[in-house]
Amino acid sequence: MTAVPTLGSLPAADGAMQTGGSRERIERIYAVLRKRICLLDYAPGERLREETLADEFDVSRTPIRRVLARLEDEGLLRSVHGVGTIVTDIDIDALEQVYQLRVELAELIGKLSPVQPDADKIDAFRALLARCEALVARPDARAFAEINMDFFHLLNSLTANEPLRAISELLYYQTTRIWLKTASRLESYQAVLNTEITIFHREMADIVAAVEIGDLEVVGHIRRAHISMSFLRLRNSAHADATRAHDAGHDASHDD
Amino acid sequence: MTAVPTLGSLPAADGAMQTGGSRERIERIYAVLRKRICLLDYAPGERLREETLADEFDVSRTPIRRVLARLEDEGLLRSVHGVGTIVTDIDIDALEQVYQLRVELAELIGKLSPVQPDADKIDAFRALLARCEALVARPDARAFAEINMDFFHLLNSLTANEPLRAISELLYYQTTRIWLKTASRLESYQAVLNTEITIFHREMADIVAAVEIGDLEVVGHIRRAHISMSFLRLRNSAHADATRAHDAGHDASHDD
DNA sequence: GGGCGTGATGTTGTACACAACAAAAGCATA
DNA sequence: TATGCTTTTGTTGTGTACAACATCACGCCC
Repeated sequence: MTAVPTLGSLPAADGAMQTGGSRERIERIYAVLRKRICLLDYAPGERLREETLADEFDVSRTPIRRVLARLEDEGLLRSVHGVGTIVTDIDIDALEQVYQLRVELAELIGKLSPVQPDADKIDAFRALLARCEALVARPDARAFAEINMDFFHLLNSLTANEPLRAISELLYYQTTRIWLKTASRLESYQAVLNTEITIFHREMADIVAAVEIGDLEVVGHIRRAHISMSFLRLRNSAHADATRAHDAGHDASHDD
Repeated sequence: MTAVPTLGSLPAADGAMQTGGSRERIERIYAVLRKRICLLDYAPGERLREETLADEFDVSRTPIRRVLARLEDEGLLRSVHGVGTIVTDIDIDALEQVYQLRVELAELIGKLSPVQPDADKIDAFRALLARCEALVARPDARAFAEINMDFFHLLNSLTANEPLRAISELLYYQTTRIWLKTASRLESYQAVLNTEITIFHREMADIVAAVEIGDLEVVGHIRRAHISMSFLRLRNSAHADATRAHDAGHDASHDD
């Protein structure tokens, strides 16, 4: 999996335009790679080659390495001398601590410097809700992940506390891959996807309602429950699936 | 201020030993520079030259740039093309949001995966308390800052939640310089230092007592109050000093 | 004397060649 | 065939020359 079909919903700047100074360029490459990792365009364990990336973005290895270093500091990559730059693997149990922290921070977004959403922002919430409704009609894992990501950013913009936003984002990107990865390995993949989208849609509707009223503290509470339960559902599914596979292994032992 | 007299309490590895692989080396340089920034060996606004640092650590600019990039991502530096790498300036008001967040995280340390301190750890707390008592007898701003730093790390080790530790550390290093910087400009520098050390010692004794009992939730509460009030005292001092200087300016206007 | 352009100087950003390192392939031997 | 050594290949880490950029000093013109 080296060729990546779509660059996601990148903010234009395609073709040869590539506007701006070196900092913007690096920021752009960073955002692209981060999104690819979190959407599993780059699978956990996959090896990225600096020179390949350099060719794709039409720069030398140097700025690419600048980006990879940051992604490594943030825990999404790991460079090994003589081997390659590897997308970090993740497992649901190791991420429990991150989820515990995310749960607490979600509540803080409603408490620390909350900003009352204006009309435009409320419209953005409604638009996202509409996208989610379309998703319920035609479930798709990748689209689900993207809506989830956009929703996160929108919610994150409800606090004016910059450090809180930055850290929430950091932790979000550390955890969000786990859903796509775990779900895709599940036996009951389609069923889990459907129920998860349905639940997500309902919770999203609740949150949008709270946003419309302007009670950001309630938003925080709902979201806290949302994140916490989402994690628990996923872990239960994963463990149930694992034991089921293990039991089945007694009859016909050809796992792996 | 380019020559730095002491490297702080670095873990030896001096002379020509410089053990280990490239990752350890980078980590070491990172820790040294971060400490220098936070102890104001590098003052806010000061310009660092990559080549100078490269010479000092006996490497080329490349690994130095790797370290500077991380410090820039963490908000302690800012590299400007054609100008230099500048230590970020800070002001007490801009850091209020970070303090608000630190206050919340301090409480979380007692709640999320708390680890009961063993005998060694309790001894470490007592040793630090002893150092603090010596400090009360002979006040010194830099020694105060160093004890404060060691105390932070010790407290941070009371949770097993790795992400929480990492983020707390990040925010701590973003804020800790402000005390030394602000206090050093105060008219009543010595008096403020003395009272601050006295207060710090008392709070430290309270926390150590709570640690000895093993009630980490109480530790969190005390520390929450500690951080919050420390910030308020500092801000009040700074503002009072500013208005006093401003008023004095009416009589003899020769500030700056 | 003041304003402005122009070159000199200094610094970070980039590109590239090479060193260091790891892993796989080839190969001889028991 | 299995095993251990050597060679080969591939990748990241480092060093260094140069480009891009900002700033300052100098001198020219008004």
